[in-house]
Amino acid sequence: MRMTHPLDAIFSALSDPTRRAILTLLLEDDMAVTDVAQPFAMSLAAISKHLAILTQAGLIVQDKRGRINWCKLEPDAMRAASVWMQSFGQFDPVDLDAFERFLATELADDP
Amino acid sequence: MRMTHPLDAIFSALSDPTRRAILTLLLEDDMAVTDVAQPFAMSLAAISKHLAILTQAGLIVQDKRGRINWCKLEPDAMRAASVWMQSFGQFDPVDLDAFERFLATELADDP
DNA sequence: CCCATATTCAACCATCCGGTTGACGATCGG
DNA sequence: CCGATCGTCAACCGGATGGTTGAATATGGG
Repeated sequence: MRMTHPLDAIFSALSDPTRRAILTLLLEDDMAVTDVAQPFAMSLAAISKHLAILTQAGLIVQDKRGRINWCKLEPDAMRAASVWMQSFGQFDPVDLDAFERFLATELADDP
Repeated sequence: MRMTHPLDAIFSALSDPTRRAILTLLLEDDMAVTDVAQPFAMSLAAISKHLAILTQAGLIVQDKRGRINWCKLEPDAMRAASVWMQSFGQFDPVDLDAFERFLATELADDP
């Protein structure tokens, strides 16, 4: 599973309207998977996959307790993305060395 | 080309590290397509496609002047996404009517 | 006018993504 | 113990995505 940069996963997770709706739902309260799925016109398995994607992006955490799997918002990941966007445009003209370093971390992949 | 919600396009565009790097490059200055492509180890056509995606998301504007196509950052789109994230978590427990309306706009698709 | 430069277009390819269905594995309640 | 409930897994499908190459289309310079 090649998802190199955390921001890849976070923005990718946020790009789906169902997943954004799920996050909004979870604002209200922690919920079981079945309850999360209830408002949506799609299968439970589909929602389960969406939740896995949100979990992998760090936007939620899932806490399996007994047979029900509690889904809970985890604001830190979103904060990371927010910081990236906030900081955008607040810097002096780009230092090319810094940009090289940035590229190294942004594009880092196969060893 | 069904990209219903603007946030879909914006977050989707931001989910690719090459495109984020392009945006960072454009922080420095407006640039021609060829110059944008220069630091990246991929074809010019690929970069051209990335720029089209960024344009469609509203994150940049392209101004074709003569034979060179100037690429310029357009901060408003990113601001929209930023606002969505910022506002996340600042509200009172969700009013279900409001959530229904939210779903209607978030999930609006085929008539 | 002609060549080089700048950029997109078109076709193609492999892979990922979002959804489905059906079977499966746990766990709870009676 | 047994059946119902909760949730994931696996296989499959159509369509999007990210890249390639090669040809095509402007436009600019000498």
